[in-house]
Amino acid sequence: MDAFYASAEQASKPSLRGKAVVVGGLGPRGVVATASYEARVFGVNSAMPMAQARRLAPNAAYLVPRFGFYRSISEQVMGLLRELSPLVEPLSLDEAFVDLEAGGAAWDDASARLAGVKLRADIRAVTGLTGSVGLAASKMLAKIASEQAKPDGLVVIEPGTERALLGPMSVRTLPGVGPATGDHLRRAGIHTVDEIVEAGEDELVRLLGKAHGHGLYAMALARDERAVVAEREAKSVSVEDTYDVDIHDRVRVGLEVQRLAERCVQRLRGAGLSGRTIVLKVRRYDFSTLTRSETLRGPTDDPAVVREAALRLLEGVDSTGGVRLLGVGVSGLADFTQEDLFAQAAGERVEQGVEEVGDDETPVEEREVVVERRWVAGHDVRHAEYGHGWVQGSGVGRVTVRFETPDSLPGRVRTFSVEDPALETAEPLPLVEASGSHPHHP
DNA sequence: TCTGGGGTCCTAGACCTT
DNA sequence: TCTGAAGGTCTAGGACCC
Repeated sequence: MDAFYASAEQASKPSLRGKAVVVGGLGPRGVVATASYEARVFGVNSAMPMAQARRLAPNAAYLVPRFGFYRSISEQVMGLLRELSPLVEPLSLDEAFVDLEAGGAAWDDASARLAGVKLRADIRAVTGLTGSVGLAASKMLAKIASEQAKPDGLVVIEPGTERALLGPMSVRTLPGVGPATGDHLRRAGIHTVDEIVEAGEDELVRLLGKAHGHGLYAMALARDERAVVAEREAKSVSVEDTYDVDIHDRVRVGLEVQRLAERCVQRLRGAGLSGRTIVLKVRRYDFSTLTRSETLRGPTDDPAVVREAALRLLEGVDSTGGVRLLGVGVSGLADFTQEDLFAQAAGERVEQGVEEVGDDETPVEEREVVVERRWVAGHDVRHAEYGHGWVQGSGVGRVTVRFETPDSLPGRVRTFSVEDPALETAEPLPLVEASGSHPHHP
C-alpha cells in the first residue's frame, strides 16, 4: 500500500486530500511512521524525528496512528490476496508476499501481469486506496519491483533481466543491508551490487561473517530461493515505552517495569501463549541500550511470575543518569501453559494466601484515575446535531471538530466545550460504501 | 536531527553434556 | 580417567525490517 497510514487518513478526511499529512508519535520523542507524498516533497520521511519533520513541514497535518482502523483495511486487502493464493506472507499491515504460482493464479508473464492489474483494481474498489505491485521470480526481486512501482504502479522484472537490473544498484537495495552493513561495505570499497559480485564470496564472508556473507553474495547474484511462508508463528511478545522525559527515580522505574510486565502478559494471554524467557530492556539517557533475560524452568503466562522476573532483572541494571525507555518481553513461546504445573500450583498457593506476606501494593495501572473525556486529535466523533467528524485539536477546555466523512466534501470546523454532552467518540467510517464493497467477477 | 514500537535473525562467549 | 571435539542452551548485543 502506498504511504499507507497517511493515505488511509486522507481517504477518511477529505479536507486532508492533496495536503501534507504526517502520521506518527506526537510526543517530544515521537518519530514519523508515514508521511504522505505531499509531505515527502518537504523532505519528511519515515523514522525521522517528529521535531525535525515539524521544522521541514510546519503546515502539515500531524496525526497519531489509528492502528485499529488500519488493521481493518489491511484485513480487507489480505483477503483479496488470499483469493489469489493460499500462500500469503504478510510482512506488516501494508505489505505481503504472494506465491501466485502456488495459487494457480499465474503461470507465466502474461497471466502474472493480469493478476497484478486486477489486484490493484480490486484493492482500489474495496478500500478506496492505491496499492503497488511488484512481480518477479523471487521475494527479493518482487520487493525491489514493488518499491519501483510506488506509488500506484505495477512493475514486472522479466526473467533473465535480473542480474543486469541489479548490477548498478546500491548495495543498500539488497534486503539485510542497512546503515551498518552499508558503511562496512563502503569502507571496503564496495558500493554497488556488481561490486559485491566482483569482490567474491570469500571476501564477503570475511567482511560480514558466514551467514550474512553467503546470503548477501547469493542475493547479489539474484539467487533467492526463500519460500513464501503463510502463518509464521510468533517467536516473542514484547511491549515497550519511551518516556517523554527520562526517569531518574528508581522506585518509579520499578513501577513502570511492573506495568509493562502486566501489559506484556495481557498480550501474551490474548494470543493464547505462554513463554519461558523473560527479557527486560532498558534504554538509558545516552541511548545506550541493554537487555537482561532470565529463562524459567517452564513456560508461564502468570502476571506475577513475569513481573517478579522482570524486577529481578532490573536489580542488575545501573540506571543512574536516567532511563528513556523500558521494555518487557517474553520469548521461548509455547502454546498455552502445558507444562507449567508447578508454577500453577505455586500460583494457587499464593491466591490462597499461603505465601507472600505484605503484598498489598496495588499495581499502578489498577488505580482508577478520574479522567475527563479526552478528545484525541485525529479520532472520529459524532455530534448530535452536526453528525460525524473528527477532532482537529483540543485544549483549554475546548475541542475543535471538523465535520466531514469519507464520501463528503471537505467539511467545516466547529468548536465546542470539552464537556459538551452532544459530542461523543465514534468509530471510523468505512472508506468505501459497504454495498458494492466486494466486486465479484463473472 | 536526536532518534518509536513491534518484531526477526545472527553472532559469540560461557557453560554444560556427550 | 583424561582430553578434546561437538553440540545444545543460555545470555547479551547488534543489525535490520516495516
